[in-house]
Amino acid sequence: MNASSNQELEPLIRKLETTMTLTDDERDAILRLPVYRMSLSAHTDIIRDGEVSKQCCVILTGWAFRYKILKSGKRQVLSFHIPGEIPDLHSMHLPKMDHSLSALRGCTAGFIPHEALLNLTTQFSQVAGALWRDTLIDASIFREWMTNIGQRSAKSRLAHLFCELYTRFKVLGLEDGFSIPLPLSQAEIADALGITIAHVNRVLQALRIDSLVTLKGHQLVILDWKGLAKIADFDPDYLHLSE
Amino acid sequence: MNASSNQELEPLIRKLETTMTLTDDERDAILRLPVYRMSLSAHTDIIRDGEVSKQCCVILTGWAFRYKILKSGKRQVLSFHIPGEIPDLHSMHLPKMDHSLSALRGCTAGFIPHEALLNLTTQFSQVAGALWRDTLIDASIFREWMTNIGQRSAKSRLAHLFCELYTRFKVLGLEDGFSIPLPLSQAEIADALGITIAHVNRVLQALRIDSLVTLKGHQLVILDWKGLAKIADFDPDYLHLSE
DNA sequence: CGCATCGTTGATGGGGATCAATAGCTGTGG
DNA sequence: CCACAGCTATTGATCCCCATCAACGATGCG
Repeated sequence: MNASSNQELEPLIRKLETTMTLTDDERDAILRLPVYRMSLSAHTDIIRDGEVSKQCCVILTGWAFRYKILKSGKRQVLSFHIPGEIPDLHSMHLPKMDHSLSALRGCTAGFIPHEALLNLTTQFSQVAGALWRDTLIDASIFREWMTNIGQRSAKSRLAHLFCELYTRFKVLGLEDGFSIPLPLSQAEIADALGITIAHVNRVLQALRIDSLVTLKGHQLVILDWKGLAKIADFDPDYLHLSE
Repeated sequence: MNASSNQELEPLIRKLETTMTLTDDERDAILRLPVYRMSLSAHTDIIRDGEVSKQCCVILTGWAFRYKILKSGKRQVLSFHIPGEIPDLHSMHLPKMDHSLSALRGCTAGFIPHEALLNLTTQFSQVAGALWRDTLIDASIFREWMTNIGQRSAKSRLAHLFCELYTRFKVLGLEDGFSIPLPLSQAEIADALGITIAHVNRVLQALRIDSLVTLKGHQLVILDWKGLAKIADFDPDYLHLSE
């Protein structure tokens, strides 16, 4: 909309450039996208299951997460999203939501109309390809989570989640040694892993007792990366970080 | 490659046209895609985890499925694919496989080089959008499976799988009343649902005793659709069949 | 028709659910 | 600045769904 709103999309540019080289035209076109910036307080739904979306949302600060609520009242957390990501990029081509997107604690986000994004992708097929690729990595992470929930023990699942989040932070240069912020309640972790809150608590203690991690004040510290990755059965290939 | 190979892609055309209208140019370009047809015997891997793909695969007859093998030896089945689908469409933009694709029993498939598909999508952004959309529906199904495995009981999970497969057949007009072919072993079902073979067997009997389904000779018959959908907590919205 | 795969059944055990109660933490308003 | 409310973390006791292991019957294929 204005000079300052252009700055908003720097994280997006940086993300795209980790896997492709943008031409000047492409970069300009992205920076000219209309962006509406918004502050969201904790647990605000950005868009709900069943609604029709007309825009996409870039996380600028804080975390967001996606989830489904079943008729039974149970909740499955589908993903966590950190700054620079577009959790609802899929809504460009599937505008009717099949799940909800919500802010974890406080969060700021930029909103870009679908129309502008669709024009961009029609004009620049390289950019279209890069965005498409992003949604494919999203799907790859879903496959890994499905595998995590379906085949691994609770302890292994939790270790795997920690490994993934640390790796994603590290790629963006947002890690601090072997430590990252982890603004998740045990309830949110439980619903992401398909186990109960009580069990998350016990399994977390098991990881602490093994001197693999510490977690206090929403800060995760990995004490033994190799050990953690081993019991997690973690292989970062599914994140498709380089190619 | 020749006149007959053009016919191969009719299922793909039909699939695309369920959600968009193709122009003559677009349709011609698709039918001119080079296709190499191949017969695959049961349990043949089409491409394996870690390999780099140079082509996509359209299922023409029979079923295919995708899976991951963990270091522990456990297997998670990620998806089942029926004629007309392109299980590895994602490999266009993520050529390094993070899982394997294999034939379930006998199967025929058409292979299209990535290069030809990439040219097609660069030239025709409407077609690119439709293919992109297909991969997004794929991801939506992963989300639902994750929810299925993470939150539902074994009985509910199995019922949900039956509901999904029936619905996908019905859309393609391949169902026969309330019956579809189901060429899956109980081992494959077990690995898709994250339960053991023995338990699949028992849960299947429970569904039979409730007069919800029968399954013999690889033919599934749904006796009570409403009842099945109810215990499955099934809502077809995630399949994005119309919009 | 012999052998391998697949389906079925039973006995037993365990990982994690469930239920319940306590303690710590955070924000908020009087 | 404290007191209260409400959420979050922690812990214990008990239970059950499903895993595990083992055996046997059915089926289909070479």
